[in-house]
Amino acid sequence: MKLTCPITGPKPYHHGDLRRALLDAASRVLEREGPNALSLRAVAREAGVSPAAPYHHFKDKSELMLAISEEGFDQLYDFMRQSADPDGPPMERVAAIGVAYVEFAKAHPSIYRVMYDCSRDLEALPDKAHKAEDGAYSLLKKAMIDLGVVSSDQEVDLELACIAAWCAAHGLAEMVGFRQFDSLKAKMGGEKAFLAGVLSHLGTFGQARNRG
Amino acid sequence: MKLTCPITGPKPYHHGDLRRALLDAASRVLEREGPNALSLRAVAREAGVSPAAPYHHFKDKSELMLAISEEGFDQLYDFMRQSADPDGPPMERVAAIGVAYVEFAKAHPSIYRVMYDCSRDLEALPDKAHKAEDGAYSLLKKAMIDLGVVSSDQEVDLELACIAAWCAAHGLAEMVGFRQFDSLKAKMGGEKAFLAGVLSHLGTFGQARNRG
DNA sequence: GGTTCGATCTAATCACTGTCAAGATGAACT
DNA sequence: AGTTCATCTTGACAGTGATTAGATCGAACC
Repeated sequence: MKLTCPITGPKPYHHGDLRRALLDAASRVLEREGPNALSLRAVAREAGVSPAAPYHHFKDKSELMLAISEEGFDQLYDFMRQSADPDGPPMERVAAIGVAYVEFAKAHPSIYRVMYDCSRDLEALPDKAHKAEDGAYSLLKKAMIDLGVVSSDQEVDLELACIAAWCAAHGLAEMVGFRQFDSLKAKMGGEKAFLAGVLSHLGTFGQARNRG
Repeated sequence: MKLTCPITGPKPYHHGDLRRALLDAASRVLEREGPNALSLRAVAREAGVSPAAPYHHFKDKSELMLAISEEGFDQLYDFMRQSADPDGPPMERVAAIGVAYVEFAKAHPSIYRVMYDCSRDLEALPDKAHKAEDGAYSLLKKAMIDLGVVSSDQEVDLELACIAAWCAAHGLAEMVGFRQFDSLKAKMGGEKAFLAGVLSHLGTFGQARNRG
């Protein structure tokens, strides 16, 4: 019979906790050299182990990426929660959540990219990553209910509103984080004004679709 | 002195037009095996040439991807133009453009992914890909002006509205194209209803931000 | 027509990657 | 003590992006 930790799995033997060390190493490689340089071997090198060592903790390269993605969503969730005062007006809360999302993507572009690359691979993440995402998603959902725009008993409508907000935030993250729009930002006097400006026009598309 | 075609560069010698053939081969590989399988060697194999042959037409792998991306944006532009009746009401036109965008992404997920992977690499595409994108972007811009929500003389405001629409469409493309939401779609009776539903809530986020 | 010249393609090679099988290590259990 | 077994290393394989030197073919020139 073996003593195993219910969280991290079997107790580490040689290395202190290689799984943890590998994830940290991956994070470092990502921040330093970008997502294109993220190879299993580079991660192993960074952690100071042999190229094959990671295979005892991750079945695949994609499983490593998935783990990074999960951690990323956890971090995102934390950041959102910190940013949104649960006692403040729901309007501000929804806004704060959205801004936090965009700022996270801008602050950690490489991790954000891994997160979305993973979530696009349909065959992977049956429910695993969705579970990690649920934290952030449920936070938004709650704020949306409190906002009162959609009645909480209309489950479908609520879901749609959350998806809309999420996809707006994702689109914004791509645009604000990875594109420059430097001249436009300068004209508007800063990125915050730019962001607010884009947000104010977000409804136009939807209105056109529904009236048209 | 040499006769060179101003469009395709120097006239092809051995192969009929290897550059063209390579792009077609790349497109085939993408559709068949997905973006992860897109290697220079695979493309060369598909085109029936040696692994080094592509390097006479593309400096890099990334330059090949960039060319694919450019073609993708051209295709997207064409599809948008076909979808939006220029004589119809501008409301419908904006909606049609947005829907066309989302449907293109869903119909050609691999190409769409390459398009956005390229446009995220900041160091690449100084103006080249933006030029190709301009076609699609200017189409939206024109429709937005005709929509009359923003006055055409307020250049900054117009730009913001276009960016907002573009980023909403991108977010939608990711959500509708790559995520499933199958149960939700079923509840709403089809994907079109789902899409319309999400769109109708798109403004909520922006309103919250501005009022909050 | 034959020659030359340069664009085009091939062959060979290098460093790197993901992945695997087989062996070495050493902590934990009897 | 000795055994067990997860952990890690070694060594290897195929496939990748990239570069080089050399073969080859086409078009222009005489």
